Amino acid sequence: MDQPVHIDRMPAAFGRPLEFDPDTALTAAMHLFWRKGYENTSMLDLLQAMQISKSSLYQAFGGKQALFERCMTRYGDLMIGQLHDALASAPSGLGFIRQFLESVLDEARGVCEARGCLVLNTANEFARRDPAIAEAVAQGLGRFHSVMLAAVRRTQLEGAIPPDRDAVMLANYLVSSMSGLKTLSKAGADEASLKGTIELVLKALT
Amino acid sequence: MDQPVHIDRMPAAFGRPLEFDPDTALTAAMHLFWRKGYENTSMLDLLQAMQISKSSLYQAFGGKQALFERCMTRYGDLMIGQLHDALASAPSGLGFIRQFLESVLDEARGVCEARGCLVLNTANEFARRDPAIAEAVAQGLGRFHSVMLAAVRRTQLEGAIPPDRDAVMLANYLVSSMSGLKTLSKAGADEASLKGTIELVLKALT
DNA sequence: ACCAATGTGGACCGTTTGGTCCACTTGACC
DNA sequence: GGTCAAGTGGACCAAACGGTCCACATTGGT
Repeated sequence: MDQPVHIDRMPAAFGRPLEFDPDTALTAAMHLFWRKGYENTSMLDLLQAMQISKSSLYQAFGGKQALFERCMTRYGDLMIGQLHDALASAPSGLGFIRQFLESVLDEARGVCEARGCLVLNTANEFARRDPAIAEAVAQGLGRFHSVMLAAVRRTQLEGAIPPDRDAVMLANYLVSSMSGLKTLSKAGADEASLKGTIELVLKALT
Repeated sequence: MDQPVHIDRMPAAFGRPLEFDPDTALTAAMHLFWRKGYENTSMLDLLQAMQISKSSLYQAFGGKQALFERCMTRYGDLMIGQLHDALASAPSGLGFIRQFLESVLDEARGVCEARGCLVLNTANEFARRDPAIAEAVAQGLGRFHSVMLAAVRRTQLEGAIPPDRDAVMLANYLVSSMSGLKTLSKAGADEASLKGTIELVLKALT
């Protein structure tokens, strides 16, 4: 009946202090999972990237899958934070949307490696096999959707998208389009194809 | 220097005959990889699905990865054949394109399980890690692209897409859109969202 | 100085992984 | 019927997997 949930403990008042920063370690794990996927990331990979011992990992995070779920949440937090800021400081809603879609071009240009989006990667790897993972995916996707929804609504207020268009559907469409672009980028699509596709995606908004 | 390539041998003139149909076995393996992905499919899974012994698998297909590459080709052959036929018998190019996109709804309706597309799944699982796999993905994607290109050109001749639109880009766009829909379907999107997204995708064509 | 509490390193575990090997079977040909 | 090419089943393998355990280290409290 007792379940060993691995919630974050309060900073220990007694005993030996942690030798690592859980936040840093978690971020390192997140980047690994992001690059290599869940199954293809081994314990050894994790320990090396996080620079901690196996005991510490189990003690602090509970195991591979529990750690992964934490990484999903962390990923969402980071990404949604970034997107929120970008939207707030963007000159226009449409400009933000374009910038969002065009971020995929960095991968094609080789600026960074084509690792896609952790949430979408996970959706593809697990489909709906594991309920806990499926829930994490749904939640992550929902957060992306709400940022896109805000961007669409702002763009409507600014007049670049007709006010009678269904904003929720448009947000769905943007998430779907981004997903497609990420996959094609992983498949090795060249920059020109992606650019052309982005223009077509934007065309459907107005 | 001698590489043990596992090409299909001619039907053996001497010796004990095969106890299984290589074609049937290959198809069974393809469906397994399609559902579960490469890493998540074990040898045992394959042997059970293909109903052959480990020796036979290695003898006939050379190993897991070699078998997988054969499955990718087989998948392309089957799918492109189906799509080609569907395009040929479709009342209109646009009708075919709509039907193609709407095939994703079966997954959301639970008619079949959300296994996506083997080529896109593989692009997501491997990115460009393995050169041989990357090549197989590129080839598969190219074949899909050419079917879509034919559909777009036909639709242009029929007048439902303006003749001045870049057909190659539109085909890219369709592949990308399909990819996004498949991923969202895997993530558990409901039928209405997918339907709405499909309408938006179609809107960008005209 | 000692004790309680917590963290850490590394040995160890059983299972599963993909892959190899070989004795044996099976069938066609002479 | 003997011979030879080819296929098959199952034992076997080393490596890697995720996970557990415990002796020891390191701290604060008394």
